[in-house]
Amino acid sequence: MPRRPKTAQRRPPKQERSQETVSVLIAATERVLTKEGYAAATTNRIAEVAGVSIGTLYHYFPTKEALIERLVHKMWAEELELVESRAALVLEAPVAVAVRELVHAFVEMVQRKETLVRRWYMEVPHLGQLEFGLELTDRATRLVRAGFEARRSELRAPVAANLAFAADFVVKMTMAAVRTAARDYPKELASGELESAVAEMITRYLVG
Amino acid sequence: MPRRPKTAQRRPPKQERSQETVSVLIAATERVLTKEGYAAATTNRIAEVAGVSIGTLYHYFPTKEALIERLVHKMWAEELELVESRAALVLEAPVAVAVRELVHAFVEMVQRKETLVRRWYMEVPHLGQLEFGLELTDRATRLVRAGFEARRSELRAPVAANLAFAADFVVKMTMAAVRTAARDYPKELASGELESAVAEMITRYLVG
Amino acid sequence: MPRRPKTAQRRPPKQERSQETVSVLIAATERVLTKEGYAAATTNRIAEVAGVSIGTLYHYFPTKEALIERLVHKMWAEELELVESRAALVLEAPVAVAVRELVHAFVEMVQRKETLVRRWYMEVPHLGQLEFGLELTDRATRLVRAGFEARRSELRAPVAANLAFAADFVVKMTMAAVRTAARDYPKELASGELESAVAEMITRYLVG
Amino acid sequence: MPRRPKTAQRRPPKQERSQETVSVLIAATERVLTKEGYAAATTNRIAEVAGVSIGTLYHYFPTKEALIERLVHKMWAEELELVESRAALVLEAPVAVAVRELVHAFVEMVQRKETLVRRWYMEVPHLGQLEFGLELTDRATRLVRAGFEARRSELRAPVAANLAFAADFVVKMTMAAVRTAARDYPKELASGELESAVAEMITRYLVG
DNA sequence: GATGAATGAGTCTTCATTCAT
DNA sequence: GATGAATGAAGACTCATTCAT
Repeated sequence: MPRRPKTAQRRPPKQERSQETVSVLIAATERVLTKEGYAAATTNRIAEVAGVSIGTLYHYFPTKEALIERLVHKMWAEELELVESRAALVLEAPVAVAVRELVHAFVEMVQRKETLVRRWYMEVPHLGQLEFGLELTDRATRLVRAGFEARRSELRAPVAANLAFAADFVVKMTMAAVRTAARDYPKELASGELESAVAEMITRYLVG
Repeated sequence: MPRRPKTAQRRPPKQERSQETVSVLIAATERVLTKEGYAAATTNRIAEVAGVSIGTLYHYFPTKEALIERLVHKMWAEELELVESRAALVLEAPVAVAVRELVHAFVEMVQRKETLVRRWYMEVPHLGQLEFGLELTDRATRLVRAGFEARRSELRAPVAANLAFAADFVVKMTMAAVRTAARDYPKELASGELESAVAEMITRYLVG
Repeated sequence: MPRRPKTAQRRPPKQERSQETVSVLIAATERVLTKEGYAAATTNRIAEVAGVSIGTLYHYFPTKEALIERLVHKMWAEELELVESRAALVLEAPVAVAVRELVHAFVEMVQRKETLVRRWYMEVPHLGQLEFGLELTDRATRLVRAGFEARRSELRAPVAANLAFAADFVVKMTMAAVRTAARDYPKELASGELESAVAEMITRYLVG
Repeated sequence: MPRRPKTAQRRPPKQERSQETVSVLIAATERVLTKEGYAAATTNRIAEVAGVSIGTLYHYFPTKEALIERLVHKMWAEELELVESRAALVLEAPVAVAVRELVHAFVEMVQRKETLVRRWYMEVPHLGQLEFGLELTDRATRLVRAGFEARRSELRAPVAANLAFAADFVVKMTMAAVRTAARDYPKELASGELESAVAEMITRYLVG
């Protein structure tokens, strides 16, 4: 029973059918995780939901871990895309507006994936999360920092004195706040109460 | 895997030896979780580390879930105790000081349990967390709110207008911030950088 | 899925029930191997034949490999015991008689285990065989050599010149001959034809 | 795993390309078996090493078993060829010389295929070996017997009395000896020590 | 009260084989 | 003739839980 590297995909899905199968499998994983929870997310169940055989699943993913990791990556990538899609605004608008926008972006995402995200933060061993997660934070941070530089004059002196840290901190706190809210207080998140408060908190931290 | 009722303890440990066995088991659970990770935390391993038989473990806990829930509760209780031990200060000091103190209290706790907490947020399905967690937040919130009432004049108008929400929000954000930091950026947490920034952020949100 | 050392037994079977279970499992393994062949010797089938659950099997053997290895060892040990039970004769009788006796001993054993031995040499990956096998060969060799020393005068000059090699060679050839016969020509083995021929061949090699 | 007829080839490879593909597949099988061991010798791996698709493999061999059987046959055929290439010598030389020659031939072969042969006798279920093996033994036996007849006068009386058995026995013992040596004592085999001893043993058994 | 041997449903994973393209 | 994606039966092994002693 020779073990294979845990992460690499078993074969590069060049052909269309392969590509589609991979997508179907990842979608099935997300679906099972969302609707049935982590405990139910066995490889056999995932294959069943995907409508392929268990052998096919292992044709594309060497390990259950690899499959879940792929889903995690996909989700991070989506968060990232979301952040970057607001780039223009973040770079050009006043800080208060930009912050509100960013917070809103995260809330939107979290709500779109409501159930999964909640389950996620409650149940899933966070495989390989850190590496890619840091990359996301990093890119978001760079974007925010660029925004800060463009609006340096608006920022409080101590913040302006260390833009790198400020950008990092703001991104981190926003994400933590939104995720916490998603887990513990879905109601307030939906009502917008929390969104406003978070934006206010971040903004007041940044500007005089 | 026939499930039993989730919460009730199998027998109330009135006698001292029983009490001790329960403690030993919870300590063993914490130890295994900390040193070996969630995957290694099987009931058999926990019993082994506790130095009792697996039968004894099931004598006191109807379910693995119940055992872990008890540990979670113990940890929450410790957090709670910590918060309440600062009650006097929170009630009497100026807001800025009280906030700094609270943030510091959480950081201290998180660092004391560093490894476990980190593993926790990375690996453990958060069993039974919500119920008791809310109780903790609740008590902390009540305390904070009492402090706010005593210092209402220091607070910004919109905050003073809804003390209940403000107290809730502040506690939540502080916890989220500190936990996030514990997971993703242990370095900055240790250096105090983050602690200051969080306190500053919360304070500026509250006071003019 | 943390792997355990492949060889060590999972727990030392101190108590009688345990001991018995271990024996039953090894007997079942031998039985399945003999009657159904290697391909049928799955851990589940072995447990079934042993009349215990698969969990129990793994309670005592960390691995399928370990279980089979134990059987191999037991068989080697039996061969060894057989050889040593003839020690007196080998040490005191004339070479021709001693050789005949030894050959007969091996034939007897092979025939007692007929089916298993045949399957064995046809189907079973020879796990961990070498080490212990060498030990057996070694002990048998020492015995034979002692016999040679006692009867040095009977031996041909070139043989007497290198008793160590001669003893080794004789044991090896005898075993190879008998096993080959068990595999390829069970009839001749049963009739004694082969036994005589092998004894004759070995004897003529040794004595003038 | 629906079984097909064990032996028949799916299509007689008349055309050259087909022939070549068959050869490539058998060579790949040998190569994988030699370099990676039996456990790694999956049909997919063999096809990969052969540079053809798994579908093509099954185009030429109905079964994995059939593929391996073919390799076994090829090897037996090579052993046979080797023996027959010495035919002249065996038929004309004195018994002692012929025996030495034969033993040498086997040793040579075993050494040429060193790794594979060792793996073989340690790992491979001996598929379909008997039938063809007997054919080889048979042909070798006939050759040896012819030699014996030509040199009957040299042989010991009891041997001369049953040439059929003697020829059979000699071939069998030689093969067993050489193979055993290949598995357990490669060093002595290489040094020629064993070769001499085996030849001596066989010769002394045959001649006065 | 305590023990630990026993249970067995269920997990991940492999690999010979098929068949639509 | 060739391809390789897909199949799925079957295997090794885990672990929460029970119960006879």
